[in-house]
Amino acid sequence: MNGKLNIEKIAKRAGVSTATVSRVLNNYPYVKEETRSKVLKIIEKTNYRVNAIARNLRRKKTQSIGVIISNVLSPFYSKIAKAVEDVAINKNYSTILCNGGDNPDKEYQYLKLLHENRVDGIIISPTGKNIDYINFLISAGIPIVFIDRYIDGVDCDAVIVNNFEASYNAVNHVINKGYKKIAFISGPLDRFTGRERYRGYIKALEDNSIKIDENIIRYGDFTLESGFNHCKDLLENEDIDMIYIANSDMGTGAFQAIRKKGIKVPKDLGFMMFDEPNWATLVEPSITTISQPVFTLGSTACDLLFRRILRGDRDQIDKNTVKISLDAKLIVRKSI
Amino acid sequence: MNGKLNIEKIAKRAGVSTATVSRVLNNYPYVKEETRSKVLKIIEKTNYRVNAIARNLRRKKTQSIGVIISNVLSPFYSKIAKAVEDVAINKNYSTILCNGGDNPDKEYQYLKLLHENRVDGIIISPTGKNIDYINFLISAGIPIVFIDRYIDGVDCDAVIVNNFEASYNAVNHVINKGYKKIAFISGPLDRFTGRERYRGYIKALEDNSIKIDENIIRYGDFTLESGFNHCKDLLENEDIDMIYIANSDMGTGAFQAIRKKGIKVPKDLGFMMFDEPNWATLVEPSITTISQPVFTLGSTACDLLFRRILRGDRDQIDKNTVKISLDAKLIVRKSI
DNA sequence: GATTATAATGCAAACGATTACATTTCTAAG
DNA sequence: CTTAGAAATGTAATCGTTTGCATTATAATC
Repeated sequence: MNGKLNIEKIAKRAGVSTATVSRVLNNYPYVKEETRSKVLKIIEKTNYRVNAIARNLRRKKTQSIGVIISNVLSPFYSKIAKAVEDVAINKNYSTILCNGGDNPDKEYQYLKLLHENRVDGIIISPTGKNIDYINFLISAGIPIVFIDRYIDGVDCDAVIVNNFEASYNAVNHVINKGYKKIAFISGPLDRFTGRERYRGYIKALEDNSIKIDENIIRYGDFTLESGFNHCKDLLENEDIDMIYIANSDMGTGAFQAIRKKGIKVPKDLGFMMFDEPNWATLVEPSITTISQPVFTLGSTACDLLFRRILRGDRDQIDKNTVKISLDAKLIVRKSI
Repeated sequence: MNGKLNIEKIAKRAGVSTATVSRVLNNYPYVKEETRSKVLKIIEKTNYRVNAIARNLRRKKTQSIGVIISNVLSPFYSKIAKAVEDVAINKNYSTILCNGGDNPDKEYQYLKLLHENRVDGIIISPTGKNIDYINFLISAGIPIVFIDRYIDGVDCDAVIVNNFEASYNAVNHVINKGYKKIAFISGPLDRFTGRERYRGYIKALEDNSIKIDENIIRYGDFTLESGFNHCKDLLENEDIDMIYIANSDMGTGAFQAIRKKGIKVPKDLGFMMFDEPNWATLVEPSITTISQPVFTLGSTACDLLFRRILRGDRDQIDKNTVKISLDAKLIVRKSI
């Protein structure tokens, strides 16, 4: 122990200057092989590790990125987190993962934290608030990539899923299958994904001249509980032949409600949800889902981010922000 | 942007010294209210944020902890990650989450990364290798807490689950229910949890004078695929009336295999698994599980870590490492 | 042996905060 | 009006690296 190790102590022990140790550490040329191995031996022996804090300060780069998602507990976001981390670690970047919980205040705190820690870039699934701060960060030169959601009026790269089209196509499909009274447990309309999936549902009904019945549309908040409650209520009070749920957490709750009531799927009720939970093929009947390319979502966002972080020609990239839309696709199983 | 902001520029604009700005930033007393608000106004206007890198270097504290788990994609570990992050953020610490994938090399890389980044503490679900490096970190004064697993011969705090007892009790329970030919899909025996759960299974059989049949014990690797394959094989080649699976990922695979074969649970086969997946109550029949207090596991580990990080009396704590064992409990549902 | 190019090393100034210590300003008592 | 103590502010060293520039050692050329 006897005082923490630093480059100076290593240098002293090796009888060289700190500059030389630094050069060894960073694999510079112009270090005699003999010197290099002498230094390395001491590093090895003492378990010395460069102080990244000092290095980052000097280099003005932290070799780290921040990821702000809603919640790692949701399989959707944990997959994103994993995909991002995989790409990042491959480029020798570390990841600070933040669970913003779709709470604007928490989101602000995390943005601030990441800003203070001078991360080299940020991937965020934005709540839609904190626009000014996000714009400030962008103008301050911190690359930001939106994932899964998008804010109008903020000019940065984004990777999203074609929520509207996928939702539209799926509802269209069940209508063609013959379902008429299609209930919808929607996400909140002030959330990007909620809104888009809702629009797809509405448009599909309209295009098929089915009257929109507000009684069988419910507005949940994407949580399991709200799925359970809305579904229970629908089953008890409305006459429906199909239920479509806007995400898998609510879908899980809804399926619990259906189980509890002992309702037979698909005989008495068709069942479909946006998003693919791991139990979709475990239950009887297996569940028809709209499956999103989640890993691709995460890795693409990370690629876009690194395009900026490691940019060659700053100006050219800066001007052209990229919006990528990935296709979710309907996987028809036995629940309809 | 015309040059990045720093404390000096803020000081200049406010007509004070950097020391005063720093005092404002850190809420020191002995700053005139007038000065304080003048400085704050400029900070507000410019969106200046303290450079945590520089601060950390000077303070020799990073206000961050590292968490090395197997994989956030597994619900078990993502819950741990969330629990830890919640506690940490509450204490104003940020978290670097690392997916070690139970790979000793990756684990080493992450330990090195965290060491280099001078995190104030580490929570790790260890592979069992890298013992020397872990011991070095401990001796260098970096607090480390083991979670979920434990390495003999490494003296640090640990929070685990009573895998052996819980496994023993559960198997005992199904024996009392009348099951005789109880197959077991075990985890790898070189992993702490795998070993302990295996021991519980064996001991329960022995104590009930049931002959141990190696043919119906399979050694998986805790992944979904291995659960599927072993279960399929057992169903095709062995005569069993009950199957017990050592974790939920393998359990998921095993249940898929059972579904595929069209075997009726619990009529033809009893089914029980360690760990509680979210689909346990969604399928028919609902699944009997051994449920672990996962969040408590995470938050307890984090508490232990902070006890050391924010320690009052270093020596006293240092000497007494704490091992906490939490109780998993059997939740009997309809699959047995 | 002198000259020159190149390899190898060292010196010292950053990076942007914090903080011990010094100094100035204010307040109130004598 | 002094003076002492407290309040408010400033000066400069420090944290541990990296790196531009200067210097020295070595090798190659004439």
